[in-house]
Amino acid sequence: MMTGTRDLLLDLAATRVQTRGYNGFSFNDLARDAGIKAASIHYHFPTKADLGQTLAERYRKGFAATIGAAGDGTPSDALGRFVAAFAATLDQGRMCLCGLMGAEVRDLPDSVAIEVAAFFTFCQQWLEAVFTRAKAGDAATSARHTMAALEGALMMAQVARDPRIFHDVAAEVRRAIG
Amino acid sequence: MMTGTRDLLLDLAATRVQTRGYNGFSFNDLARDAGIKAASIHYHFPTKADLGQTLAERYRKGFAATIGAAGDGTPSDALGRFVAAFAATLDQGRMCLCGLMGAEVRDLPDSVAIEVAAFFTFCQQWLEAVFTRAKAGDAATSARHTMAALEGALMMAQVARDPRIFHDVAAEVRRAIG
DNA sequence: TCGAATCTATCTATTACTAGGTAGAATCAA
DNA sequence: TTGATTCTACCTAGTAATAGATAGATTCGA
Repeated sequence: MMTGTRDLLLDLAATRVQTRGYNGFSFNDLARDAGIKAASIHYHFPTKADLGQTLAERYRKGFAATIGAAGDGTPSDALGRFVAAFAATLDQGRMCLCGLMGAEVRDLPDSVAIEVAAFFTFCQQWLEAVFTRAKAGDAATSARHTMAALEGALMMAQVARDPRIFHDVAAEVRRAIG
Repeated sequence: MMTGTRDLLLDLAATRVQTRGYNGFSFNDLARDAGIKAASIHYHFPTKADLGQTLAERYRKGFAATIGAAGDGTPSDALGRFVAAFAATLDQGRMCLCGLMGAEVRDLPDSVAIEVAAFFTFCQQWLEAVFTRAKAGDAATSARHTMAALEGALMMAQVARDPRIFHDVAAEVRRAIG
């Protein structure tokens, strides 16, 4: 109720991107989902790049809100929240929005690519803070390794249509902090 | 010389897919690369799905040839060869062909998706054999974790335009086997 | 002369995007 | 309070460009 068409479009576009990718959906697809005409989408988002950029920015902020502060709880708790956020995405049958767009990065408008990169920079810093607190090996390396494993596992689970592939890797990732 | 147009198309298409993805290139792009007309590509590959399927199959076989048998050398050697194959891809400024297509999997023709899945099945079995020999924890889990980290790191390095992200993770991955 | 390989020309569908218009709500000056 | 104006959110109808694909003619080497 009163959600507003703009937010509805953002929600529907996020679903599209997280399953088909930026190049895998059109304004026509989105219009059909939303029950309006394709041309009307341009009223809310002048270009597809504007939509993609807004999508990536919103995703980063939503993700940040979901996982909370890197300093909240024990390092193990924090890492658990991070992994859980990825698991929740998988449970919805989706890929990480920025993970999927990240794969397409060379084919993305610059404005979108920049916003995708910002998501990974945010995650790197967040995880680095957690691993620094945990004092377990090199924090920057652990952060990169964790992020890479989660993104890769999400993709592999999608290809094999088997969520257990992700959950198996996720359990291993959590083991990095006792 | 004498490479044959078909192989040339395969080489050029592989480059396209590994940078832009399956949905990120057209027969027109490919025709321009090869110096022939777009319609002529259909002589060699009736449909784009045929091309994509052939590409993924060829990639798996080439990858298998590059890394050799899982039983060759010490487990550490074998893992080193596996990681080196990914590093070589990165050095060419490319993504893993099946990693990129894997991200797009829901938007791929079935025949292509099946071949992409076969690549991951092959890698899983190969790595599992290596970790089984190394007797380091659960082999299946280690194999999944290794593969996920390498694929994710390749993507992240591409997004950040910083190969060190991959090499950092790669070093960590190799550490799994002394 | 046969057939492999490539061409020209065309098709249908779809892409992102634009132009111009409209119903209705909100705003605001007299 | 009224009437003029402007804004919001959508519409129809189109653009040029591109997509993958096809039919049939042409070229050319063995």
